[in-house]
Formats: sequence, C-alpha cells, structure tokens
Amino acid sequence: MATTAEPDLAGSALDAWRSYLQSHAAILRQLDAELVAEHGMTARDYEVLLYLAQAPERRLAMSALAERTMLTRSGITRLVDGLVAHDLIERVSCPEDARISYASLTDAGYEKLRQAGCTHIASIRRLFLAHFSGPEIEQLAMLLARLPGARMGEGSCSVE
Amino acid sequence: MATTAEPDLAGSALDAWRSYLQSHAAILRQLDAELVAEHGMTARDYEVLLYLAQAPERRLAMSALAERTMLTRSGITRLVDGLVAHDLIERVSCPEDARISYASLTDAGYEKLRQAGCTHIASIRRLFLAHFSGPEIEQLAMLLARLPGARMGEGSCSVE
DNA sequence: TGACGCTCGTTGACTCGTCAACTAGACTCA
DNA sequence: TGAGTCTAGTTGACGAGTCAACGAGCGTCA
Repeated sequence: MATTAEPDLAGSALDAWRSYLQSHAAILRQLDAELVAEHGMTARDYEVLLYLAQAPERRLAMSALAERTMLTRSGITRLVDGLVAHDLIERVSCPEDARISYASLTDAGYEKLRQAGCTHIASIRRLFLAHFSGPEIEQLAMLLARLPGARMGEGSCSVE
Repeated sequence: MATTAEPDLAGSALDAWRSYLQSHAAILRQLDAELVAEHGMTARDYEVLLYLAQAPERRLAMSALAERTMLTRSGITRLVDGLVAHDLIERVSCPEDARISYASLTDAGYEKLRQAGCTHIASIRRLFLAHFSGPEIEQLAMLLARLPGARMGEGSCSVE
C-alpha cells in the first residue's frame, strides 16, 4: 500500500520487541493489582521499602532513592510523602549536611514489607519465573543484563 | 539482620527480573524522549497511529484500540482526543452500529507516522536489538513470548 | 568575608491514565 | 411493543509522576 523505504522490523526482532513491551505492561499491572488488593500498597511503594530495608541503617537519602527507583526527585518526594503518612517511613535530617534528608524505614514499615514480600515474590514467580526452566532463566538474565538501565547484583529481592 | 523465612529470590532469577524491570523503564523513557524531541509525539501516540495504519481501511473502533494498546477505554478516548486535535486522526461514526465510533488515520497522520517511524525504529534497534546477535534475538523472542500479555505475529512495526 | 555556583529537596502547574458513573444505542424475550 | 440487560464511548474526579522554578545549604576561590 505504501513504500517500505524506511528501516523495518521483521520476524524475531519484532516478536522479541513486542513481547518485551506487552508482557511488561501486563505483568506489572497484575503485580500492582495484587499488591494493592492484599496489602494496600503499590509496586513502587514496595520497591522503596525494599531499597530502604537493604540499605545501611535502613535509610537512604531522597536522591539515592530517586536514582534506584528511576523516579525524579520530585516524584520521590511525593511517593515518600505517602509512605510517611502511613507511618511506614520517617524523614530524618542529616546532621552533617542539612540539605540532605533521609527516608528511614520504621519498624511498622519493615513489618509491612515482610508481609507484602510473601505475596509479591510469589506473584513474580507465578507471572514471570514460572514460564522458564533454570537454564532459561540464566540465559534470560545474561541477555537482559546487556540492556541499558539493567543493573545486577544489588542485593536480594526479599528482606535481609 | 532478620529472618528469611519468606520465599526468596536469588541469583539468576533475581538478575533476570531486575534487568527486565529496569531496562524496560530506561529504554521506554529514552524512546519516548527521542520521539517527543524529534516529532512532538509520544510512544503511545506512535503506537496508536501504527495500529491504525495496519488496520483495514486504516481505522479501528475505540474499544479495539484500547485492547491493542492495553489502555482503558477512557484512556483511549483521551489519547485519541489529542491526536484528533492535531489532525492525525478523525472520528468516524459507524452507520451499522451507532454506539461505535472509529478512529481513522488521516493522510497527515499517515505521513507523520512514516516520518516518525524512521526515528523510532532506529531507536529500537539501538536501544534494544543492537545488544544481541541474530540467534540471541530468536532465543529472546521465544522466551519472552511465553509471558502473560505477549502476543506475536500481528503485523509489522513499520508502515505497510 | 562574601559572591558564585553547585546540590538537595520541595512545591505549583501540568499531563497522562485510571475508576466510577453516566448516556445512548442494540439485543432479547415475553 | 417495551422492560431489562448488555456494549461502546464519554465525562468528572482523582492519583501518580513530570518539569520548571524555587529556597536553603554547602564548597570554592578571590
């Protein structure tokens, strides 16, 4: 119907890209829905609590959180606002540098994280991992690690 | 520091999942930024125009668009509103069923899509495909196709 | 000391997409 | 025919996250 002069994607390349895009949307939506339904918490909330739990003294500067979650600093400010309102996190100012404010996991936040972790990790297994064999997971990990933004070996996915 | 009684993710499983999540965020952000910078259009806009270009008579009912893009019907209404305002799409009512309104690609929309396609596909190649060999792409396509939401063989990624 | 430039976090205004409620039209069945 | 129900699409109110602008604090260098 028209020219195909522009660079085209076809075959496996297209399949890989489409599956990558669409599966991500579907899985994340489902993951979020389950976490919200069972623990009143979004996947982002969970992610933030997890990073804090894994950090030294269970606290991180706002900027550090923003970097890990791939949100902007203003995005993190608002997300943390919500978690503070639910007493899962508290803000702690830094005595050495007054510009810095830490997000610090409360005991309640830690407990909430542990509870939600069961649901969340089970969901990840069911929606993602269960579709592959052990060697396939390794293969997938190896391939996906090459993509921009992929970072590895930064702690566990459950509470330490 | 705490018990690890809850199910845990470790090793390749964690790496695969983390890379999957984080690479997606990074790639999509970059893809969107490039499309916006060069063509004043988001990746979602592009996606909608592409689905229309590939559809019979270059038009689709709103619900069909919603399903393909994994947006809700209200989300699609608003996205299409924007594209209509830019004359890339027009709404056409269905004579057989007055409930249905088609989103129909205009010539301007088609031309815009062709232009943006060059940028977009080049970006996908650079950010995603370039990191793998041919056989690796096939492997990846095969693996990712098993995930929920992944659908394959539904046309090309460029204008037909 | 103090002006300059940088970083950190927050805020206002905005965009994008959701959910729930709604309207309008089509189908079904008595 | 007409009540009940279902589907398609839109709208209002909202939540989440972005960008741009800002205030405050730190470091540097003259």
